[in-house]
Order: sequence, then C-alpha cells, then structure tokens
Amino acid sequence: MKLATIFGMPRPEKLRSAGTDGLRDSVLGRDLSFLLVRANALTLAAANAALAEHGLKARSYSVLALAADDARPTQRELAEFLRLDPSQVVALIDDLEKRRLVERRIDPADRRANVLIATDEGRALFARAQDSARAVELGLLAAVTPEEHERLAHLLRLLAFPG
Amino acid sequence: MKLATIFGMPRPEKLRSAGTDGLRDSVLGRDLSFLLVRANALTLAAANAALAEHGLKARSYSVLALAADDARPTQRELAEFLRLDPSQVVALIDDLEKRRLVERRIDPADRRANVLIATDEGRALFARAQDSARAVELGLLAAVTPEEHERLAHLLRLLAFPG
DNA sequence: CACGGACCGTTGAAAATGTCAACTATTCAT
DNA sequence: ATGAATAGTTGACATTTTCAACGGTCCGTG
Repeated sequence: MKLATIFGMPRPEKLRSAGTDGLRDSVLGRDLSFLLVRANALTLAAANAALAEHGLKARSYSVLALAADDARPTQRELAEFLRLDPSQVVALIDDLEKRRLVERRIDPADRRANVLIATDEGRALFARAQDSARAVELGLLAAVTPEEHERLAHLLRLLAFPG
Repeated sequence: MKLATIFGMPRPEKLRSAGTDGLRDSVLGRDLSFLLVRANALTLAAANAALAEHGLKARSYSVLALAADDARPTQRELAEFLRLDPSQVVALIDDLEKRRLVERRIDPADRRANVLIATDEGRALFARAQDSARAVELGLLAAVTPEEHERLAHLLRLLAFPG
C-alpha cells in the first residue's frame, strides 16, 4: 500500500516508506517473471547454503540426482534438461568424477555419447544431500499447506516443461 | 529419438526414454528448487527476447518499471528489491539515464541518496514494453486458468517475500 | 562400401554477471 | 564536535554464459 495515498499528496516529497516494503506493491509485484526471478534467487541461495556442507551446489546436486536416479542420461540430455551449455556439463561432471561420485560410461548404443551413472559413494552422498535439500524446501514453504505446496509444484512444472 | 527403445533391450537398464522426457519423472521433477530454476530460465529467456525489441532486458525493464511507478526508490532500495549488488544498479541506471528514460534526483530528505524517476519518454517506453511482457506471460500460461494464474502469483510471492 | 552431413563431447576464448573492498560525501547519535 | 554508519561509485577479481572450432562417431544415400 502506498502511504502517500493516505495523505493529501507528495509535493515533491512523499513519506519515504521504510526499506523496500513499498516496492512490493508496485507493478512488478504482480509480474510473474519478476516473482520467479526473485523467488528463484532466494531459493537458490538457501539451497546452495545447505548443499555447501556436502561440497555441492544446486548445479552439481542436480547432476548427481540424475545420475543416482538410474536415468542414465547422456551429457547432452543433461545439458538440455538443466538448460546448460554442453561445455558447462563437462566441467560439472569433471568435478564429480574426480571425487568418484559419478562415472562416465560410453553409451554402447552410441559410442559418441557418454552415459552418466553414480557410484555407491555418489548415491550415499546424494541421499544425505537430498535430506538437506528437502529440509530447505519445507522451511521455505512453511507458511503453505501441503496441498498448496503440491499445487505450486504442479504449476511450476507447467512453466518448466511446456508442451 | 533413441532407436534403442524399438528393440528388445539391454539388461540392467530401464527403457531408455527418448530425449530428456524420461528425466522429467526423475527425483528432480519433484524438486521445487529445480522447477524454479528451470521455469525461471525459460521465462527469462522469453521475456528477454520480447523486451529486446525495446532495447531492454529483464533487469532494465524492472528498474524502469519501478521508476515509472512513482515509487521513487533509492538505488539502495532498488538493489535490495532486485537482489543485486549496489554496483550493478549503478550500471543499470547509467544506461537508462544515458537514454533519457530515467533521471537520478538527489533525495532532499537524505542528500547521500539518489531517488529514481522516469522521464515521460521512459514512461512511454515502459508502457509499450509492459504490453510485450504481459503478452509473453499470458503466452507462457496459456494452459492455465486465470484463477490458477493468480494462485501461482500468490504462492510465488510467498517465496519471493518471506516474512 | 564410401561419402557427406549431422551429432557428441571437449577445449579455449570472449562477453556478461556476480562479488567484494576501498573511497567520498553525508547523516545520525551521542 | 566527533565518530560510527550509510548511499553511491569505482575498480579488481571470480564465476557463469555463450560461442566457435575440432576429433571421433553415426547414419542415410549413392
């Protein structure tokens, strides 16, 4: 709510609202793109902070998750799914592989492609990291009922996977 | 499409789904953080593409929006609201100011601070850009009813503005 | 079978973003 | 009046993004 609207009017100056609270009600506060950017920034920061204790970031966590899930993705599929350039996937996997959390295996069906699988160690670390990630997610959505939580996931999926 | 799925099948492995479609049902497909990252990436790309015709990006559009909204934010408030480093806000405003879309005015209540206001030209450009932005948003959420659309915005606001 | 075009992963460079410390001018509490 | 804190700015540095090029492999066609 704009405090200025309570009073006669700003001449040049209006009540300076404290902090950024006044901006939440601006047009941007109704802009879905902006809300996504900001929600994403906060969520990512929280996730990265929680994953740091496992030596992971959101990126490497995602790669490890897909490897541990026995989806056996190729690097190209990884890149597409995570919306990263293939060269970034190389660096991500290089790191995980050096730590023996993950292995590249030549896809027998296409020797150009590498398929990614998690080691036992990788699966174990992922399980622990997943607990942290879930705790963060619940913390962020503490103000929301489980049904709303699921509804949010559903709607985000629509945006994340159009078509 | 991987032809391998046409044939009987290897051994340990599960059906190799075509492309990245199989990955959508992995654990990550239920991870809110991941969905946010991906939805954000797609939405941002669409928004930037649409805003490019006005010489804006999501960032500069947001700054212009707040300036045009007569919220009279200081640069620090802008930085906090947009979750940017204050130094990035400087560059953003420098650009908009050079294009005479926006002006810095010393805050009479605190001469250290600059307050941002849009020029008439800035307001006119913002109005046009906003039309593009809205069209994009509607396009992305074409599969969703207006009520669900509003519910999504509401839930995202909870994430974007905790407390 | 051999060719050409497309695709996979990899490398390295260039551009854009993000992060941080230092500095000036100003405010504010005491 | 003085010192601590804050707003904006600058410049350095790290990280991330984007792109073009290259060797190896696949596939359809002749």
